[in-house]
Amino acid sequence: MPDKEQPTLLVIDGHSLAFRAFYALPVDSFQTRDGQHTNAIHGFLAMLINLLKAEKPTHLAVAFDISRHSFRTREYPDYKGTRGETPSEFIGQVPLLQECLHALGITTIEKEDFEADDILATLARQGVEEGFKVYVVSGDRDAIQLVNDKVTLLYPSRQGVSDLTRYDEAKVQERYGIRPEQYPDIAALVGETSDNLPGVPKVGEKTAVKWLNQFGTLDAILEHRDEIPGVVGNNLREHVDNVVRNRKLNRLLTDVELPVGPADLLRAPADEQQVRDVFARLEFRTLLDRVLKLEGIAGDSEVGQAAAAEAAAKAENAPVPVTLLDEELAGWLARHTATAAEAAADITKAVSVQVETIDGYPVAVGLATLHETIFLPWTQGSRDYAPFEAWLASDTPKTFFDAKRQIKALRTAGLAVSGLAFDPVIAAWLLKPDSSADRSLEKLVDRHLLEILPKSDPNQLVPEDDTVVGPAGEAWYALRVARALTAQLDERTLRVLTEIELPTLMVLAEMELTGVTVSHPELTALSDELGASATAIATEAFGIIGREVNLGSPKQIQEVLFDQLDMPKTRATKTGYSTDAGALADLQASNPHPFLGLLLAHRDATKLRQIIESVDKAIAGDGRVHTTYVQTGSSTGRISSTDPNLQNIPVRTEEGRRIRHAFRVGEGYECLLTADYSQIEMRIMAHLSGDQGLIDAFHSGEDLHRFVGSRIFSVDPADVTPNMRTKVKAMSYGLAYGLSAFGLSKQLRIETAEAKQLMTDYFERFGGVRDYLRNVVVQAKVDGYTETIFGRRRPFANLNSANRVLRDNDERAALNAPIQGTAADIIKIAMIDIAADLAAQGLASKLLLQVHDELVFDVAPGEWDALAALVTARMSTAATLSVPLEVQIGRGENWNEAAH
DNA sequence: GCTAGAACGTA
DNA sequence: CGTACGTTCTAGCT
Repeated sequence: MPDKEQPTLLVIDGHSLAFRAFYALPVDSFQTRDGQHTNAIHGFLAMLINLLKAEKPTHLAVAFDISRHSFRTREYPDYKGTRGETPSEFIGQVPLLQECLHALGITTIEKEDFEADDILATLARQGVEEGFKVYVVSGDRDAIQLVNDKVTLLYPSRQGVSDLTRYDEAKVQERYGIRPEQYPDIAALVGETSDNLPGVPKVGEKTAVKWLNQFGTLDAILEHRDEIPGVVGNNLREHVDNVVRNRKLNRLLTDVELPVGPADLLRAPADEQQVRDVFARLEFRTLLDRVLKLEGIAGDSEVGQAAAAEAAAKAENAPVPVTLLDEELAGWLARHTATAAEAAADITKAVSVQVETIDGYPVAVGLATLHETIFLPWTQGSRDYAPFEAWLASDTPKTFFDAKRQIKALRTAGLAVSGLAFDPVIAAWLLKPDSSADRSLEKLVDRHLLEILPKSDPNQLVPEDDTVVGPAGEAWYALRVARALTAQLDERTLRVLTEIELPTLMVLAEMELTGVTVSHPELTALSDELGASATAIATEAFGIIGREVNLGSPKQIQEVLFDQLDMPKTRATKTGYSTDAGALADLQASNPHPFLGLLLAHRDATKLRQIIESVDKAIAGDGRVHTTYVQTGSSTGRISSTDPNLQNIPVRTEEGRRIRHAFRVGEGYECLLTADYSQIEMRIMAHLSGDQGLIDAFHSGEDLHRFVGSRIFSVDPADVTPNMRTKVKAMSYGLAYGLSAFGLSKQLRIETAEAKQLMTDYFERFGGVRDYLRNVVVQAKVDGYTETIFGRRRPFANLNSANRVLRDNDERAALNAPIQGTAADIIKIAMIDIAADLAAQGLASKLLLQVHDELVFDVAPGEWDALAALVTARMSTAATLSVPLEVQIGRGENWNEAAH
């Protein structure tokens, strides 16, 4: 209930929050039948409802900018000048949002010549004076200056709209190390790119805070600017004008004349009919019920029974979990056995399972349908879990959030899982394949349900007295996230999910549990040897330069090379000049010096040692290394490997291959088998481009680069020199990466003109490849995404960007995505087929590793012939292309020998 | 203890 | 000024 003692005023920057919502929610998923986009409105209203529930303000207003022009642009015409065109899908949503707000009885305020934040600042000041507790909601950091003991800023997190961080004085102090009113001083020094307000070069938050704490105020800093040493001091002296201007512009006005004051903003009841009208037009069925419920009006049949149920479920917390054991559990499970087809049509027909684990071992299980949640304590051995075990192992459809982790935990406890029908994490990744995105349940609940997963975090909006959900509640949220995601999946993406990703997930779980045998003594010996070698190299290098430096510090190396030895400057990096292997090789060519060779040798030795150590540390009690494959770890469809990364074990140098020697056949197995695709990406390019020359190359039986070289240089294949072959090879591989003539010349150490000529000659002979690559980009610009031959999509945001760097980057990535992604699809299909064959034929051999185009197996005694045949067959038929998929098989006692 | 940047291993 | 990754180290901050 509203606090009668102290009224609460909530003021919102409508424009900035709607804009955040616009980017947080997929624009395509929020459209009315007649094509009106509604994502910004929907996101804003969902956030508003959460806010009203959580903060229960007595007074409320939403401020808007009238235009992009204000007194600030008059004073500084370039203010916010870097901002691009406002997306057309956004513009039309603002008036509709205002209409919604008016229907809800909420006052909106705008004032010519001022920005929304000035209105907020004015209302906040007045509110405090009139005894209100004030909440300011803004996505503009400048609003931090408004915070004091009566004013709290709610600031949206990077992703999502509903997730607001609460900035009170203490939080500002904690985050920035300053008092709120000092924030504009910091911002003035640092500058604000998005407002086109450059600050002092090289001065970031840290430096600005340091100065401020040193001198007390911005004025004092400027007064004492002559005492500040170093580059930053110079920069400050040269850019005082910027600072003064920034400080002037970022001061929010607290005395704007407004038509209303805080007291006029008392929350008025919504006009139910108006709300119904506008929400109906915007097709907000579930939001309508949430709003009506908030207003104390019951939802009714007008919104339809299904939507009402959905809305009820949305508005409610998770059903209270029921603890079931033994017969009760068996009975419940017996009632929850939908068919796979039913779950495919409606994922909420599947049961959502959430295994809570500690150290990878299950401690409790939560089960959920839309209307029930079950809690199942897991205590090994003391209960009869047979019905649960049978249910898990049956084909009854289930959805797991981050299924691989859970399935592994269950397997560790002796439970097999089948019937995997969905995983929201994988689905979310397929829809938005960013390798680094946060796909925690919390994030997905925010993003796809526009709700906040209850948890006890003081920085969240939801008060601490809200229930913290356990595995049963998480299963319930996960099920509803699953439903939201299925609505967004197009048919092809859904097929990638069910036919490639989910089966692959099961295979990966098995591979991780199996692990690969690695010899600890061998690694230790190698590590010691390399350590001794590194020490000797370092000693010699120190002798040459006459002092000891940290050879692992690029900064210190720069001092040695460019100050002490006076070598010519290399390629510039953000922090100085490059000392990478390429740069050192260039220096070695122009300014031969023994230190350079020693440095490179030292880098080699220490790098190998790092890798050895990381693998060695990971050897488990069973003598095997169990990596974790991250199925959502790339944007193209590839799998990544962590902890340790077994996909970057050295192979190119002799020393490196000694590490592979330590990866050996497991105890009880006969040998290792490696199988790798030969030139799979070039073959895919031949297929996708339909270039007859390249297709012929793969049918000719001739070495690819020799064949291509003979065409380009117009000589017999037998007369292609090693030099010619090297060039052709670099060119071929570079093609799929969007290589430029400059890059090619750099790599081959030839003139740019020669590289250009090479490319011209190449495309002359293989024009289909050029046309294809060009078309991929054109098509991606039209569609906004690329697609593999199996339908895996990768969206691109910047293909039409005015920013050339961003655009070129996306163009190269778009060029590569279908090729790398199709290769990833193919090997995944092969893995699935191989695993199925192994099971069907009752073979005991095990798939251990996947390294993008290579698979490694432990071969059980007597199974070599069967396995080699099966693997070759499955890999070469995983896709039908216009060129054959060639597979090379190797056998050995260790990974290195098996590679031949 | 955290983060950014540089460097470098793989396909 | 070549795609996709993960790890480790330093340096500079706390």
